[in-house]
Amino acid sequence: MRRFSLADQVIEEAAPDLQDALADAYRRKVRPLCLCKEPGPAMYIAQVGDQYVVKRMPLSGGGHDPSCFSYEPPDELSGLGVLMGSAIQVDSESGMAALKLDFSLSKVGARSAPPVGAGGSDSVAGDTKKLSPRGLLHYLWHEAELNVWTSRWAGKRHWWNIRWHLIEAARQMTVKGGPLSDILFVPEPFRSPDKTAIEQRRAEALASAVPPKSGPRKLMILVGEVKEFGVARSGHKLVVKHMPGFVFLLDDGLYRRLQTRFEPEMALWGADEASHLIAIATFGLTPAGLAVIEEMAVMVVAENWVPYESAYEKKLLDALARVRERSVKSLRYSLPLDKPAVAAMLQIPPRPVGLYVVPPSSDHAYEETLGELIASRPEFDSWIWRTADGEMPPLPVRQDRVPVT
DNA sequence: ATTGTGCTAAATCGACCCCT
DNA sequence: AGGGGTCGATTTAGCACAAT
Repeated sequence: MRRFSLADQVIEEAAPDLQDALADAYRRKVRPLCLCKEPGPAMYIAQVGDQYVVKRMPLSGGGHDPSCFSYEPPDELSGLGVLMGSAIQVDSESGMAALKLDFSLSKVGARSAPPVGAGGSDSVAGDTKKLSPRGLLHYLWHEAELNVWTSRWAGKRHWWNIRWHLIEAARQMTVKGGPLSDILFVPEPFRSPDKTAIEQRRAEALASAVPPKSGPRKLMILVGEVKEFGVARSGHKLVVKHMPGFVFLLDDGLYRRLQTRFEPEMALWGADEASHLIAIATFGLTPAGLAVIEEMAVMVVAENWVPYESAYEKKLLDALARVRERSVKSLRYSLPLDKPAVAAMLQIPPRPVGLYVVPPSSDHAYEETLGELIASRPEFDSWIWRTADGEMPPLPVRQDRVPVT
C-alpha cells in the first residue's frame, strides 16, 4: 500500500477521500511524493478517464523502495535504457511519451503494392533512434506492467486484463503526432451471446482503417494473440484469438520474412501449449473490407503473459511464477541477443536481485560486459545462471546472504 | 469565411552494403 | 549471386498561418 504526501497532507492510497484530494492537487499542480522512502521520490498525477491516479515520474522507478508498488528496475539493465530520450521521449510534466517509429502508419501507393525494401527490421537491428514494431510491443507490454508478476495473481490474469492495461498504457503515448490509443486495436474478449454487439464495436473501432476515396490510407496497429496461421487463396492469413470469422491477410513475402526472422519465437510457441504468441502488426482495410497486414512482429509470452525469448528464460519464468515476491521481467527491445542484459529482477528484501541468464554460446567478451553491468549496479544483488554449466540454480530467497555467483 | 501559400515532417525511392 | 536490410535523398502530404 502506497502513501503519498500532497503539500503538507499525508494520504493513504486506500483513503476514501483520495480522489478528491488528488483532484484538488491536480488543479493546484501539486507534485505528490511517495513515502516509501525518505526523502520520497516525486510523482505526478494523471487523469485517466474520470479517475486520478498517481504515477511515478519517468525513469524514476529505481528511486522507490524495492517493496514499493511503484518500484521498477532501472532501464539501463534492459534494452530500454538506450531508447529513452531518443526513440522514446517522455514529457516529465504530463507523463506522455512521444514515440518515434521506424515503420509507416500510412500508405499512399496502390493497395497491392508491397513495400519492396521496407521489411520489419526487428530483433537483430540495434537502432536506438526509432522503435521497431517489436520495440513498440515491448514498450507497451512494459508500460502496461504485463512483465510484472507475483504468484498472488495466479489464475487472475486474462485477456480482458491484458487488453485494458494495454489500452491504458497506449493512452499515455503519442505516435506521429496523434495518440497511440486512436490507432491501436486490441480485440475485446469474445462471448458468443454478445457476438452482434462485439462485431458492431469492432467495425467502429476499425473505422479509421477504412481507405479514403483519395489520399493516403491510414493504417492501424493490431495487438492480439495469434490463434493460427493459415494458407489463403493468395498468400497467407492470420487468425487472431477473440476474432472468430475475421482474418488478416499477409502476402507471401511478408509471411516468409516473418517465419525467418521470428523462427525462434515460432519454435518456442510450438514447444509449449500454455504459451501465447502475441502479434503486433500494422494493417489497413481494403475497399472490400478485408484487413491486410503491412508489417508484423511477434513475441512469445508464458501462460501468465510474461514474455520470454529462450527456453532458459522460460524455466526461469516458471520458477518465478510460483514466487510470492514481485518479479519484473526485462525486455530486450532492440538489444541484440549477444549483449548481456538482466533477464528479470526479483524484489526481495532487503535488496532486489538481478537475475542473469548467460546463454551457452557466450564468449569472453560477454562475460566481461556482464561483469561490468553487475558492477555498475552495486545496489542490487545478482544471481547468475550459466546455462552451459548445467541446471538452473535455486532462486534467491528472502533474508538470503549474498547469493552464489 | 474561404482560399492560397509556405513550412515541416513523414513516406517513398534509389543506391549501397552486408550476410547468407 | 541474390535477397534483405540500411542509409541518404527526394517527394509528398498535411498543417498552420496569412491574405483577400
